[in-house]
Amino acid sequence: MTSDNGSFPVRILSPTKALFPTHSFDLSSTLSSGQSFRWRKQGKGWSGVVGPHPVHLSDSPEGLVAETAVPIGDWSWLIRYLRLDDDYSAIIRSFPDDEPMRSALATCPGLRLLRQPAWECLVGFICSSTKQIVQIEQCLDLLSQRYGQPVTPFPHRPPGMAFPTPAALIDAGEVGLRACKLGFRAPYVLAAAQAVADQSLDLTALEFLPTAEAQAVLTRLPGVGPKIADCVLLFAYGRQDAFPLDVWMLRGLAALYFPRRKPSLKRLRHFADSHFGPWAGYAQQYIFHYVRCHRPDLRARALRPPISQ
DNA sequence: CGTGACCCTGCTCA
DNA sequence: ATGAGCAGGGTCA
Repeated sequence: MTSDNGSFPVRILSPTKALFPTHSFDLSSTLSSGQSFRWRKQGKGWSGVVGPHPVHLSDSPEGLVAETAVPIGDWSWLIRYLRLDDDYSAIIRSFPDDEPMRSALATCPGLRLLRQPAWECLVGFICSSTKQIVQIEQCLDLLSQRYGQPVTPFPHRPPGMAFPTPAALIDAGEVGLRACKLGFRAPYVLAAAQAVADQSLDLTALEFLPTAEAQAVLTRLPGVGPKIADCVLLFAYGRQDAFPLDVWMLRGLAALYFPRRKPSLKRLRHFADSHFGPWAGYAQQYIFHYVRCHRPDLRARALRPPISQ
């Protein structure tokens, strides 16, 4: 049986299981490329919670298989989250044809962008500042375990947790948030929760603002600068003109595209905004993943001057 | 524009 | 093997 969920054909395998035919979706690189922090490898696949839905994703010869704990009639929420309705081959073709881009494409084919719920994405990236990905994951696990609502569990498994609401994090208070290892980010998350709760920040309304204006709204929040705002705009709102520049990307762009010179921050910013075409945000994810996973020589520690014997 | 402080912890190297 | 010491997908003052 096939059902039409928006613009992507789904094959319903059972009331709780569906197949999404695609041969160009790599779960591992997508779910561990540092755009989302709540997916965990489980057996041959990946487990996570999308909004209120616990999901297990795995590969099959025919495409992506998704399984949930309760019968699902309409899978459009997952299609949206996984951006399955993107024209992937057109996106890839739009990338600039240069050596770094070719290398990045060759090393992680099937890397995809996600479209995450804005609130969860915002909190995730507020937590990300000066932290390593494993640490961010740990923070978000603690937050969800302690302050999220349990979602219907898979049989014989502990319940997954929905991401905590702003109200739940306000209840947690700064002390509760610090206990989740947020450190100096705790008051930042609290302020964001309060802004959403008292409606001085309307995350839904950002959808309709030009990227620059949406960025201005987000950076008004304490603890949210241009980098974190760009992450939220790209990973939750799909803004392709949001190109987060973090230390990895700065080192990566400099090494890959300006090997001789030492480009200024301003130069790199301009390059990032002008070089990568209509799907720049997507291209960014390829460069980032490539630099992080395949260029250990560009790690900060590797860049320290070698100690002489 | 540059610089340090901010919480905390995993990683690295002695 | 064990423990300092350091730096980590930033932001603010």
